[in-house]
Amino acid sequence: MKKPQKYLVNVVPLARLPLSGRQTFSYEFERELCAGTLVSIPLSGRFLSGIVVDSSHNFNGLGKTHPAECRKAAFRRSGIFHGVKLKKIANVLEESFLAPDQLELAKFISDYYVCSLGVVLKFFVPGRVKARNLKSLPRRQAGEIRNNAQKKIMLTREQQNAVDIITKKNNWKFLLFGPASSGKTEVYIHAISKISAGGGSQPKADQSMAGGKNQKSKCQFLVLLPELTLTPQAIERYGVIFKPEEMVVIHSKISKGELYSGWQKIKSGQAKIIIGTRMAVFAPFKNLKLIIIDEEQDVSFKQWDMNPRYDARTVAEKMAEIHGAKIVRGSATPGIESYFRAKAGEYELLTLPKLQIANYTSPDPNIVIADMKKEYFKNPKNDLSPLLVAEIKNVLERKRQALVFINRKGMSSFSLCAGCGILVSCPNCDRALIQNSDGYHHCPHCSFRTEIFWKCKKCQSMQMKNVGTGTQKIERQLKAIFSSHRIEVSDAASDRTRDSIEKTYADFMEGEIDILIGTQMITKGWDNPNIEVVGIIDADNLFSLPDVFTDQYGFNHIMQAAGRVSRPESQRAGTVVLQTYKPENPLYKHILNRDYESFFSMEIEKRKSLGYPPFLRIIKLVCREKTAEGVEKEAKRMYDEIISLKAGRSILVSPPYQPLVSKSRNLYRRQILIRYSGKLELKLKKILSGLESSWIIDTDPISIS
DNA sequence: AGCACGCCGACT
DNA sequence: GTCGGCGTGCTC
Repeated sequence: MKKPQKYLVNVVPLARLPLSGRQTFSYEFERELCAGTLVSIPLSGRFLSGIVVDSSHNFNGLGKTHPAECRKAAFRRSGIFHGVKLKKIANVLEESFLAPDQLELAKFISDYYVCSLGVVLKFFVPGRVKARNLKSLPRRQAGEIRNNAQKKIMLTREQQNAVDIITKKNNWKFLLFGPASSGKTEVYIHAISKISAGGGSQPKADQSMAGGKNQKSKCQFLVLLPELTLTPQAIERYGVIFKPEEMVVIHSKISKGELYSGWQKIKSGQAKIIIGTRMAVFAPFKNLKLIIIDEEQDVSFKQWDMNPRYDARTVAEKMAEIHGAKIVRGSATPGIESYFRAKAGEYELLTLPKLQIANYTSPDPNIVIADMKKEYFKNPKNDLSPLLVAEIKNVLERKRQALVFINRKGMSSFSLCAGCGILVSCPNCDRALIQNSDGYHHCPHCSFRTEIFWKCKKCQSMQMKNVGTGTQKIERQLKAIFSSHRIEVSDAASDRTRDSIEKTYADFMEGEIDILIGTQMITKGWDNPNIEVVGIIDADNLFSLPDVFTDQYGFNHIMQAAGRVSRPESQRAGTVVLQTYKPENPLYKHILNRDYESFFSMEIEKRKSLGYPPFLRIIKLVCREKTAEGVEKEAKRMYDEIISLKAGRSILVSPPYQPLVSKSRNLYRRQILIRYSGKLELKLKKILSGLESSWIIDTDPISIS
C-alpha cells in the first residue's frame, strides 16, 4: 500500500495567542517535518511564522498522543479535522531551526512563567535578516584583545582549588562567593580553558561522540552579565583565551545583523564563548559545557516589564540541566536565596579570600558615614558633605578619580508647587514628575512631558520648588566646586546608545573623566584601579521602598559601590562616603563592617518569619483597568475565584491591594500576591492561564510593593 | 495580536 | 436610510 500523502503537522504560531486557548494549530503538509522546524502558516487571513512541535501521518492516532487537544477528533481521510478543513503549511523556512533542547527550554519557560508558548518561542527566533550585512566583531575590539593576549595570570591556591572543584567534581551547580577583587573572573577563565582543553569530568553522555575529533573544538561557554555596560570589559578579559572570531556578544543593543550572525556562529559551533545579557539564554547552543552567571545577585537578570517575565538565572539553570552543563554563580554579595541554597547544599559553595599581589593584600575600603542631619542645619542647600568634598579634593590632587552615586536621575526627587504646596504629578500616572536640567518636568513612568509654560493644575502658579536631589543637581554643585576638572554624568537618560556608553567607559578608564556621576549602572563592575573615592549621596533612599526585597538591594548596591575602590592594583585603601540622615539605621552596621554573613542572618530571619523566598515562592498578579471601580471589581472577582479553590494550606493569597504606583499610563492597578511552596497547584495554574491580557502574571517577582 | 462580525449614534 | 464606533470572539 502506498504511503499516505498527507501529514498532520502541529505548529505553534509565533504570536500572542490567548493562554487559555490551545497553543498549537494543526496543518497539513505533504511530508513529515521534525520538531523545531520554522514554517510560515496561514492563520486568520494572514501569514505568520511558526514552530513545528510534531508531525505525523497517523491522523487517527493523534487522540492518543494529544488527548487534550484531539480526544474527540474523528478525523476522516477527507482532511476534515474537528469539522474544519485543515490549511496547508505555506512555506518551510528552515528545517530543524530550533534544536530539541531549545524546544524543551521554551516549554519550561512557558510553563513556569505562565506565558503562551508562542510568545516564548519568539525570543528563540531572532529577526531574520537578509544574508547581506554580516559583520564580525569590530576591528577595534579585536585589537584590544590582541593587546591583552600576553598577560599571564597566576592563580592563588584558593583560586586553583575553586577551578579544580568546578572542573572535576560531579556537582554541577556552584556558588563562587568572594569579595570584590578576590579574582572571581580568573577562576571563570581558568575553568573555561581547562574544560575547553578537555580537562575535567564530562558530566554526561559525551564520551561516545568524542571519537576522532578533538573535544576542544566542540565546547561552548556562556557568560551571563547583568548589564550590557559590562560587555566591553568581559570581551577584554575573555579575549585572553579566545580568538575574536570565537567570541559572540549578545545583548539588546546590538544590531539585527550582528545578532543574526552571532546566532549563526553559535549554531555552527564557530562561537566558543558567548558573552551576553539575559537574552543570551535563548541562543542555539551546540555543546554547552559551562555557564557563568557573574554578579548573580543582580535584579537585571529578571525580565519584569514584559512577557515572558523570565529570570535568566532560573532559565540558565534549567538549560544547564538539559545540556548536562555546569553552572557557576558568582558574587561578592550573593542573593539571599542563592546563599541559602548554597548553605543547604544545593549549590556547592566556593569561597575566595581577597587577592594578594606580591605579598600585598589590597586593603579593605574605608567606609565612613557622613551624618547629613548635622550638615543640614549648617547649610540645607548643600547636598555634598564636607567629608565627601574633602575626600574628592584629596583624590583629585593625586590625579585619581571619583565616583558619585545617586539613585535618581534628573534634578530632584520631586517638585512642589510654590503657590499651594501641591505635589507636581503626572496626569497619566500616580507618580511625581521630575524636573530635568532643560527645565521641563517629565514622568519616569510614561512619556509625559510638560509644556514650556507649565502651570499648577490647582492654583495656576508657575513657580515650582524642587525637593531632593538628582544626578544633574549634583553635577551642578560639583562643577561649582571643582570647576577645572572634567565631570560627567552617566545615567539611563544620557546613555541611550551603545556608542555613548562605550565612549564614557573609554574616557573614564583612560582617566579623562575626573568625577563620574551616575545612577546604579556606574557601580556595576567598571574595574578602574584609579578610583579612590566613592560618594553615595542619599543612602537612605536605597532603603526607603517598603518592600521585603529593599534591604537586600540597598545592601548590594552599597557593597558593590564599595567594591569599586578596592582594586588589588591600587596600593591604598579607597574611601566610601555614605551620606545619610539616619545613621542609626541598623543596616549601616553590617555595611560598615562589610559583614555579609550577619546581614544574611538578619535577612533570612525576616523572610522566614514573614514567609517569603526562599521559604515560600511568590507569584505577583497585577490587574490594570481604565477605571478605579473596574480594577477593584476585576481584582475582587479574581481573588474570590482563587480562594474558592479551597487550595491546601500551602497556598497563601493576599486580598487585592493598591500598589505603590497605583496608576500608570492612565490605567489603575491592583495586585494580588500568591505565596506557595513546592509546585504550583494545577487548578490554580489553570485559573492563571485563563486570565486576560489586562493581567500581568509575574513569577518570582523582584518587587511586591 | 489582528481581523471579523455585530449592534447603536450622527451624517447624506 | 447608511457610515462607523470599538465590544466580543475566533484563528487550524
